[in-house]
Amino acid sequence: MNQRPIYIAIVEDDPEIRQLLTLILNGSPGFSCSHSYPDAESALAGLTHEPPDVVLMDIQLPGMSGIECTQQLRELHPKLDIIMLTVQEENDDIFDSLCAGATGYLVKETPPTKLLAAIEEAKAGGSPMSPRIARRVIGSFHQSPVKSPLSARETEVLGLLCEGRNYRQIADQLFVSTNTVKAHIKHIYEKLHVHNRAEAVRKAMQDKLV
Amino acid sequence: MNQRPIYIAIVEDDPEIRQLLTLILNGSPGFSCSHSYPDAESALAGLTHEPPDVVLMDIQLPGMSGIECTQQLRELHPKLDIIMLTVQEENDDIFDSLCAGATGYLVKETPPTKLLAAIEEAKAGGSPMSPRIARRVIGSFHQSPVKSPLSARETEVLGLLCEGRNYRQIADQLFVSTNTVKAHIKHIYEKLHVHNRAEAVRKAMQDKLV
DNA sequence: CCCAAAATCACCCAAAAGGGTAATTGATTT
DNA sequence: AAATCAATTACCCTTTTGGGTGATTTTGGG
Repeated sequence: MNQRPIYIAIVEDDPEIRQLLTLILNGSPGFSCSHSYPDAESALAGLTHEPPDVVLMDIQLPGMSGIECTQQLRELHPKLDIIMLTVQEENDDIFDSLCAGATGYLVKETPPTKLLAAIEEAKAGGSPMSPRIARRVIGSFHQSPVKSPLSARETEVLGLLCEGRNYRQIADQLFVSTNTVKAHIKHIYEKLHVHNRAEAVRKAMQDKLV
Repeated sequence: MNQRPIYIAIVEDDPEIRQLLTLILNGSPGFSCSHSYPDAESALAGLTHEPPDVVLMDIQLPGMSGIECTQQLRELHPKLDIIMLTVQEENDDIFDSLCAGATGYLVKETPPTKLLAAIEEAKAGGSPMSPRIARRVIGSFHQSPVKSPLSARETEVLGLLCEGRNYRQIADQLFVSTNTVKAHIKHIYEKLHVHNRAEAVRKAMQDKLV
């Protein structure tokens, strides 16, 4: 009945923490620390073949950062689950990590019980995050309370603008004259404080106006 | 020592589920179901004043959807925590809910213990999500495995393009001639399969090429 | 060492965009 | 009733863009 344990690799430069984590993992039934590395370079070298189930990755490492390491590991093993385990709560670190392919993000104060639960959750197809981290991630979706200054028609035109249509094409699609489209776009530029299509599209995408 | 309970409102059209949730909440120390509503309209009317601590919101409601209701509730009470509690696992529902201001997202199979833990987590500044939901949210950050087809220089030019610069301005910034910039942009268009700046900017933003 | 790709520059030309001004109509708000 | 805003159309003029063709130099990899 004994299922095989979850194999875990650790990438962490602090030898004390590394050893502590190893002890916790190997002391818990169902978990096994298969490898541990003090830096990104040796981790990449050691994990090129035989990836573990889950990697615990520190962000601040000597040399290559944990984020860069995550990116490269994911390119080698797209299905590998990597959990960032770090003191950093900086917004950029969080989102850069997620973009690099991290599956979860835990702060280092996480108690051992929760850490083990998180590893199991990741293995089972979840994405463990410390509560405050999760809130920030969710918060990044919340659209800014600034309501769009554009009218419905202008928003429609902006949408077509984002698709690369020219005056003629937009006019045909909306059954109006090109002059009307020009007028709309002029107003859009004024309201968004931009002066050309590229800027308008960028603003539309950033502020989710479309 | 008895702290005041967490007050919770329920918006759920199924009377059985509504009653079940009410029983669970009121039967658990530290929790109290202050209000429950069968639809979005009555919830909005009832919660205009005296918002609870947390709202459990179903998505599929008769009339106004739970997502729309979430949006409006958040406009009334920006700090209110709303947890979506639904059978829907559709991508659009998840992301639309988060954009509308939801704090968490749980599937209805969530066992009572976890539900209570989630409410506490939300109250404490976290963002509870069912594991599979969390994975999808995180997954939305993962950049597509398609590597950028652009050279370093082209990426640089694309960045300036996204800022609305014209040939002359880009040329000055990069200390090259406008003809060179034109050549770069031409190559960018070919590689991205676009034909104008608007499309290029959109693709750059969508594929995070900048 | 050679090749391919990247980076650099030039010229031509038609189409598109951007900016200014102005006018009419209908809806909404005050 | 007056004022405001959205939507619609028109015209003029300059600048910018996009596409085509062609050339030189540098650079990285096999």
